[in-house]
Amino acid sequence: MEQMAVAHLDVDAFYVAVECLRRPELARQPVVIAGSSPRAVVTTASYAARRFGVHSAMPAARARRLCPQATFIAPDFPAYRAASAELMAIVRSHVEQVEVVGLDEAYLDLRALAFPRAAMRRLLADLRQRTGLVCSVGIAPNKLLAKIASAECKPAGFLTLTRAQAAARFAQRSPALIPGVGPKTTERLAQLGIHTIAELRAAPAGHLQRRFGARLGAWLEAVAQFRDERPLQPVRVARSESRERTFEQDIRDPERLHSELAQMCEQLCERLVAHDRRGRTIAIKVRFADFRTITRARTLPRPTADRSQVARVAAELLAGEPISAPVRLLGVRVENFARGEDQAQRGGVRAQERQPPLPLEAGWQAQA
DNA sequence: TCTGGGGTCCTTCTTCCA
DNA sequence: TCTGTGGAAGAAGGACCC
Repeated sequence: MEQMAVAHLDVDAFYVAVECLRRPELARQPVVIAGSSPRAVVTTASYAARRFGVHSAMPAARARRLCPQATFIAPDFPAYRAASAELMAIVRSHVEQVEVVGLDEAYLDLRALAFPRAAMRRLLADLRQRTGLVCSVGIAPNKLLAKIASAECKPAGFLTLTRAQAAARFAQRSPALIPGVGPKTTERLAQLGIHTIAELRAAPAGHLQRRFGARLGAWLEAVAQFRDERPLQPVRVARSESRERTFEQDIRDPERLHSELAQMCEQLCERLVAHDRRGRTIAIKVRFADFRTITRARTLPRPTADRSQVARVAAELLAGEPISAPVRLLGVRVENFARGEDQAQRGGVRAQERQPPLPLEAGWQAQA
């Protein structure tokens, strides 16, 4: 018998919910969280707005056309971070091992609980009472299935799924149901005649690996059977930090581009210093008016968070690139973080930090 | 219709070196 | 001296997620 080892907890329309706590008159109304610039996109939409076809990542201008009666609110990330911190503190008071994923969701290790379902019901009630936030919960033998379950039962849902139940329930659903299978992979699968999870599951052994490569192929074979042995990661290690900006109007003037880049380097280094992070690789990103995007990077002998050094390298990378078209986005990133004093001397940080093969070779077993 | 910002991880290619 | 090979590291691009 499979052990129901993991819960995935997800706040329903989190940013909208936080705004509704401040403005209760917005409850159940169409609400869209989006910036005000002409190139802004929708961050979150309330369920009432979603009924008009509004969804995340849609250009805000289009959302306004689809749902002109909606209340549009600019995102207030400090408020969302504060609400998230309060929420996660309550979650941790109920469950010891918690992996926080973004501001509004988390995986919970249920293995130490005698009655996991009852414990999750108590947690949901507590969260609702103390924060006013409504969550959905999926309970399953592994992270993959717990996440699918919580997405399936939204909003205000509660769903427990075994692998066998999932295989039956989702047999005719698109492989896109699986987190990690995006539009490109779905399209490639369709070209192979695979349109459902049942068809993905029935693919002959080795077929997917030949078509998608060893890693992605093996992963697809596993997730088609809802197998996933990734462990919970209560502590997540940051690998990079970046700052980027889409301009309201495209920029062609190199001087202005350099000035924007210098500002971003300054902001980025402030954050790096605040987080006590230093990185060896400095990269810039340039997106042109036609959406063509390039990245250019340079790796230094020693990690840095020094403003003038990061700005100088970033400026050199930008200067080395012919600006053949107007630029709509410019960004800078520092990665390859040092993790301890010896790291810089030894080099090879990247290989040492590389994670074990994803996603199915870790030792954490969902079986009882 | 015209595509944000901040991330992680993967694949492929190139270069360097033994 | 030349050629081949394989691993490590870095660069670049892409897919995906919240």
